[in-house]
Amino acid sequence: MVTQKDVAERAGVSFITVSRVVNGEANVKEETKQKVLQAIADLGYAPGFAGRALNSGRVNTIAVLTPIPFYENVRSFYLMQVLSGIESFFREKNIDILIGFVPEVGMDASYDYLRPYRQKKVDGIIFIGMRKIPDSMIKELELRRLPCVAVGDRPESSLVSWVDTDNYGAGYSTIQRLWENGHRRIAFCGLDKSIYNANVSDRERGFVQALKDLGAGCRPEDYIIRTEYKFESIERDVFAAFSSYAEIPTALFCSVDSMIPPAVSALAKLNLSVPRDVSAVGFDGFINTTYFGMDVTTNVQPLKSMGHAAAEMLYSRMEQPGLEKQERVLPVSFYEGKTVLKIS
Amino acid sequence: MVTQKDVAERAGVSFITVSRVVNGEANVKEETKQKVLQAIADLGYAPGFAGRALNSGRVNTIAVLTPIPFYENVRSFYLMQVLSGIESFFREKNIDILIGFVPEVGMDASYDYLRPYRQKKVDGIIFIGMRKIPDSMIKELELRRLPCVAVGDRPESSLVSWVDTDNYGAGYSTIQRLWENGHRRIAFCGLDKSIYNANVSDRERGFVQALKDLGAGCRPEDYIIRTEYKFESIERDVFAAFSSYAEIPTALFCSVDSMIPPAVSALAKLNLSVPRDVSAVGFDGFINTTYFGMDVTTNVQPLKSMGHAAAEMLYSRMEQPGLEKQERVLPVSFYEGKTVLKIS
DNA sequence: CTGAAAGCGCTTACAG
DNA sequence: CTGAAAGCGCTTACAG
Repeated sequence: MVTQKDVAERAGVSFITVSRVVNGEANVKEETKQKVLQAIADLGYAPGFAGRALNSGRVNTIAVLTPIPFYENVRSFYLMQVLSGIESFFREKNIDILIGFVPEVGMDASYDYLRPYRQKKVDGIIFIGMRKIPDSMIKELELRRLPCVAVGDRPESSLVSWVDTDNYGAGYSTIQRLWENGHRRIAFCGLDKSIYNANVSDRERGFVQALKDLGAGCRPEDYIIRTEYKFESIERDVFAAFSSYAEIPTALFCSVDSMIPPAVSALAKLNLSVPRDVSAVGFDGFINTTYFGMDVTTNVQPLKSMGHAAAEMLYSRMEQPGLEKQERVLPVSFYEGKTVLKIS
Repeated sequence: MVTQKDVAERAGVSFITVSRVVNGEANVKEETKQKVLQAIADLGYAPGFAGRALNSGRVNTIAVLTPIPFYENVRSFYLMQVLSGIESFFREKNIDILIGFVPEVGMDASYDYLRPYRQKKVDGIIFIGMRKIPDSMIKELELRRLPCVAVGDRPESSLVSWVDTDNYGAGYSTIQRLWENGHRRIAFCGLDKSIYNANVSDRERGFVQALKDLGAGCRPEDYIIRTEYKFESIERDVFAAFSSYAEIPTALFCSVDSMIPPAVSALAKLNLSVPRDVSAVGFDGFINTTYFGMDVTTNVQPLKSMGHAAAEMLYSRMEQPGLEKQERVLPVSFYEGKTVLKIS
């Protein structure tokens, strides 16, 4: 490895002068500077980061941690979108990104997923899609005083900043829109209670509250379909629900876009077509739904912005260690596709 | 930050003994060891990696570099699948992964994407989906003697190992299978020549050669549809091609799975249904094609295995710097979906 | 404007 | 079995 010492020798100065040139300090004679720069170019010198890190206590690397298995189609989309916002922010700052998998509460943690953070390999952490941060982790983070930010959830720890979207509000306004389009019986495709997903349950709360506020004649709770993240399960549960209703709902609000294809398939088995017989609205907007064979009306999460915001928040805490926890809610936007019909 | 010195003080030994315990060296009295371990636990000490890196010259981090924009749906799937294979290998070795974006030849490189590698922030590099590695980069890599492996392409540099799949072979055998199922007129949906994609062009070569070897009556080249990666373009180009054929092909081989929905849509406009009128085969197998609304017959790339193999190859070169370039071709597997019919 | 010294946290010989 | 010394590549005061 080429070091400052090698450069110094070649340029005929001391290594400390080399350090000055490398760091762009002002107090170096122009002539000396040129000699050093020439030597750097000749030798292809680049400052090793370890020496610098040892002095500054900073490594200019952050970690992006997630419990999302990288091979999982839909969730890794989410991950990558957020990551792209993070990357665009940190690229400018010359800060690198370490990506790592962390188990969630309840997952088997057979390896030491905290090692990189203990070792001071990163200056901060962004969690993506972490539904619950394990206590042991929180304790470690506090001990090391590592700044961290969570994306897509709202951890209670006084140490973890977060960015999230307004899932409740978007759930609520989706129902308002359907209502304005004449829909009165609306079903909601949510998740089993055993699956903890704060986002989906917030969307569900919005659904329930909006229908109550609008004075729907029915109990919204009776129109909640509880299922799990699997094509076959969703298809089966939507089929079962729509088979059981005395009156078929005119609209179906899917809490996650990827529920739409299995739901459509289930409805087709009942000779119900989307949107002719049943309007459909989704949520998330990060799958290219043209692959679904239809232009789906949905709520779009501002994932890239969330990533960018998280990066910004993390960075500010890296720069000012005293800064307290920040919270930020970003609005969801509505995409008008072709799966909702106005009825009378 | 808690250091070995702090631990030493508390345990009443020298910091060098602490180092011994931390590194699991044998020559430490059991009693001393226990005292040190206790002090480590009390203080929550963990060895900082920078000091170690400075000594060993290794940072236990590798970089995964890709020109694939993180927000791009289909290609980031590919990326994540390969990444998951890489991660599973390196996790066991306690090696972390830095993820970074690199411009390809022809892309605008307005920032210094090589910085982390110059700085000796990583011990090796895996390129994913890099169609052409810029010369300037190759030069840097040679200079730093950074081991590297490319996934999904076959760079000529004598320095870059690679793992790839047998695209030509899979293209060839796909045609053989269709032929066995009675198909004689087969179209291929490929890419414009201006889009350099070695994988797709290998698949195309397999298509052409197989038809020639099988003694097809027509010129296979006349049945190649050239398009680009965009729903609307694919739809338009497939429509145009199928409108122009004197006799409609009985099968369509799409060089990439994501071409299937737009192709199906184009055929539908000609009143042709898949698979009733036209059989369809895809390539890649990493999109969950149930979202396409059909169970697509396709060639499945072993992405996770490719990632794992790349990691293995990189690691071996990290351990033995003298090791020369390795090359590895993994087989593609065939998935029997429901989009190919046997005809007579 | 330039250099000698000390130190960041660790490991690797070398003594004892 | 344990410690004092030197050094990894760099930066940060301090002298001159």
